[in-house]
This record gives sequence, C-alpha cells and structure tokens, in this order.
Amino acid sequence: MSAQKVDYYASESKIYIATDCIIFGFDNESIKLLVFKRRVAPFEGEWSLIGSFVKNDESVNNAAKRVLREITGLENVFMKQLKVYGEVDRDPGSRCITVGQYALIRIEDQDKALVEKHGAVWHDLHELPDLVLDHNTMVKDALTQLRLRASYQPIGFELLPEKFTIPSLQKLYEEIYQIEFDARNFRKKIIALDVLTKLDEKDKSSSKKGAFLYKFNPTKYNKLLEAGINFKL
Amino acid sequence: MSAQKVDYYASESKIYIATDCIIFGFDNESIKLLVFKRRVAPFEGEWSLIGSFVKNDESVNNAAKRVLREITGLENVFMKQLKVYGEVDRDPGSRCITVGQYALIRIEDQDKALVEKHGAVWHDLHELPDLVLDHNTMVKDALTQLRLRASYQPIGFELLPEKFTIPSLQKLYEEIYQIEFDARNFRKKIIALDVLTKLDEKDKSSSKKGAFLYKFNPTKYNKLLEAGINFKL
DNA sequence: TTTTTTAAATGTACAAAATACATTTATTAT
DNA sequence: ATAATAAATGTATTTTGTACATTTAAAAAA
Repeated sequence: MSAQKVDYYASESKIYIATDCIIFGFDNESIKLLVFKRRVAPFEGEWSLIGSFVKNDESVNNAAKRVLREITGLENVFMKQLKVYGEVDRDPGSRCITVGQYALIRIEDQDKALVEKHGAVWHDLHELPDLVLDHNTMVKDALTQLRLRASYQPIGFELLPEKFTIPSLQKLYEEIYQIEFDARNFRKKIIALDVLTKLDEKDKSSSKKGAFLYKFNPTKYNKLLEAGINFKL
Repeated sequence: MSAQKVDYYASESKIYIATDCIIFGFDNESIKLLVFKRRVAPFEGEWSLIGSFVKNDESVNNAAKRVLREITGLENVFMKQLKVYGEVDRDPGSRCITVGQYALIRIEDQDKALVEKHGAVWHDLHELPDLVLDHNTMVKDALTQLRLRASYQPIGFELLPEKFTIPSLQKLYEEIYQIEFDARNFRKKIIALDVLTKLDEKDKSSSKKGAFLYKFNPTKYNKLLEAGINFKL
C-alpha cells in the first residue's frame, strides 16, 4: 500500500504506533526479563515492558533501538521483530498498535546506573508478575520465537559474555528450553558445529578444576551459513 | 507502550498504517504470486502487492483478511504476519508503515471474476516484475519465511486442493525450496509423518497409471503437535 | 604432603534417521 | 498385443542421535 493516497484516508487515520521491547538476559543461573514499574499514569505502579511511541522521524526498528539505548546504554544489540499487536481494543486508552521486538543482551554490559534510574528490574522469566495490557502475551510469544530461532541459529552467544564456558552455554540452552541436556552429547554437538575458538584461559568461578573459556567465531559461522549448512540443536 | 499517554505524543503521530498481502498460490506447475497493476496514481501502471490502509475499527490482521476477501472472495485463509516495514522514507508520499502478511491459498478456490475485476494477476514467483516501493523485498522476505515455516510445519497442504497426490506434494516442495527430492525418500518421509489419509480415488491427469489421492488429516497432525513431535522435512 | 572434594572432560556402543539407488506396476493409447 | 508413461516400492549404507560411567585437574582441608 502507498500513502500517496493519504487524502482519501486522512479522516480514518488516528492510530498510534508504539514499539515494546522484550529484553532477555542471562545471569548464568536463569533467563531474565527487563521490565519496569510504571511511575506515572496510565497503569501507575504496574509492571510493564519497556516501550515508546514511534517518532515521526525514526524507523520502527530505530525506535526500539532508541528505547534499548535509553534504558540500558547499549547499542548494536541483537534485536528482532516479533510481531505486531494490532487488535482494536488492546489498549483501552486509545487505538494504538505496537510492534513487539525481542532483544538479547549481555547483562554485564548494561549501564547499571541507567537501568536503575529508569526503575527497570531484571525479573526471572519463568516467574514474571502480571504485566499491563497484552504484555504477558508478548513475552510468551517472544519465548516461542526465541526457542524457534535458537534451534536453527546459534543466538545463545548473544546472551553470554564474550568468553564463556561450555557448561554455561549448556545451562543457557537448558534455561531456554526448560529441559536438561546430557553434558557429553551437548559438548560433542557444539564442538562439531565448529564455530567456537577454545582459549587457554579457564573460568574457575564454579569449580576447582575450572572450565576452559571459548569465544564464538562469527567468521566460521558465516562460512557455515554460506555453505548452506543448517544448524540444528 | 500504552496510548493513554496520547496527549503527550499527539503532535508526533502522523504515521499511516497499512498492510500488504504477499499471496502465494500453486498451480501444480510453479509457485505463483498474486499482484496487480495499479490503475490510479500513485504508481499508476506499475505492479504492486495488494494492500490497504488499516481502518480505525479493524485490527491489523483483520485488515489483511479484508483485503484478501475483497480480492479473492476467500475467507479462513492461512495467513501470517511477516514483518513491519517501518523505514521513514520507504514511501515517498507520506510517512507510512506497512505490515507485510503472507497468505497461502488454493488457486482453484478463488473467485476468478473478482480477481479479474481487480486487475489482479498470478505471476510466477521466480520471474516477478519490478514492484513498487519495497514490495520486492517483502516478497523475498516472505519466501524466506515460507521456507522456514515449511520446514517445521506442514503448511504445504494449504496450497494444494483438498485431495492431492504425493507427486504433486513433492513438486510443491521442490518449487518452494528450488531443489529436487528423491521420490522414494520423499514419499517415505511424508507417509511416516502419518498425517495423510489415502483415498480410493486416483488422479489420472498426469499419467496413465494414475496417482492415488490423499487428504491431509488435521486431527492426526494436531495429535502430533500435542505430543511435542517436531516435523522436519 | 596427602587426602578429599568438586565440577570438567572424555569415549563407545547402540539405535534411529537420512540417503543413495533400480525395478516393477497399472493404465491408456497405438 | 505392444508401447509408452509416470507411480509405486525396498534395501543397503552412511550419518546422526542417544544412552551411559569414569577419569582428571585443581583447590581446600586434614
């Protein structure tokens, strides 16, 4: 459709456009979601995803990037459109559609002061409070999307620090899918993918022996993609 | 985001919302896309996807359903959101974002007179003309989505008549993925899925021997889904 | 210095799934 | 009766997935 026809439609167009971010993080224990308690009306005191109206001079995707930057201080974050929530009555205030976008961030990279300043809190994904409007639905949809995407693209690395161990990667996938993997088979499969670079360092924070650190190798991954090889966890 | 804050944003909100349909069909030969030649400005005489502005009193998804019904006469069609195209300058006329939605229809079910009345034409997917705005991009994205989804959900049946043969199903998948499958292995895999019901009739339109007709069995498929079994072509 | 403790690292046998590949069959047309 | 056409079928091989138990490195405690 082209808006060069706007004259014919001007009288109809009173629909506001927002974007809401479903922000996932991982703290080596469980998957977290960044939400905040609204400090002003409407829905003062209630939990909500973090979002914004789309401004006239920014793209929908850039609006989401802006929101993320304003809250966490982060740029160049992994973010994908989830879907448009466009029911007529989804927002009792006024007709407003929103574009859900989910983001994967490395919690330790966040600007903690900025996050706190906005009253944003990392909540355990599997024990979320009630959120305003259809935000709980958005989170549910986003998790489904995350699982689907994680099954054909190694996005897990987006949630981990640059250097990570195989056991922590396994833990992450266990949290995403809520099932346990066999450590030997998991390691075998990940190593076989051949997208990791093993480092000489160890992380001894969780065992006396320590676990070797690895780095994700995007070059190798892109070669895989070009060769048309489809990853399957 | 909630639009109960509209007062603060009212001055900013001059963004039009449209939806465009990427309508796929299959004629037992190749995959087709339904497009039309614009008869009025803007872009008069150019090829375009079929879309509409979203009306104040209809949801985004219903707007797409309306478009599909107005053009093809069909309801209850398989349709999924693709993504939002929300770049600031994507439409030179006025700020307008559009929600791309792809649909899979059974060509023979269409209201042919209605389609013709609208100047809509089925074009070979792999030999499309230049379309207006970013519509070619939308089609490319939709095909990627279609391939992805077809790999974990048997949506191929949405494009076939109620009764179809295994060879025609194979041909469809070959068209979607643009690769050839081994007829024995393809048949084995599809039968093993156990979501088809074999009929006593044959379709003799393409061979002397004739090929048995099958029907898709949604009940069996839903049982599979519930059991958590993930289809993989 | 030895022993204990902890989680990391490793290998193999078996089962299931994917792949490669050639012949027979049912039917119509000649 | 024969020829022609596409449909239908089976098997052996390779690849991938799964189940499962022991050893190892390092730190802490004795």
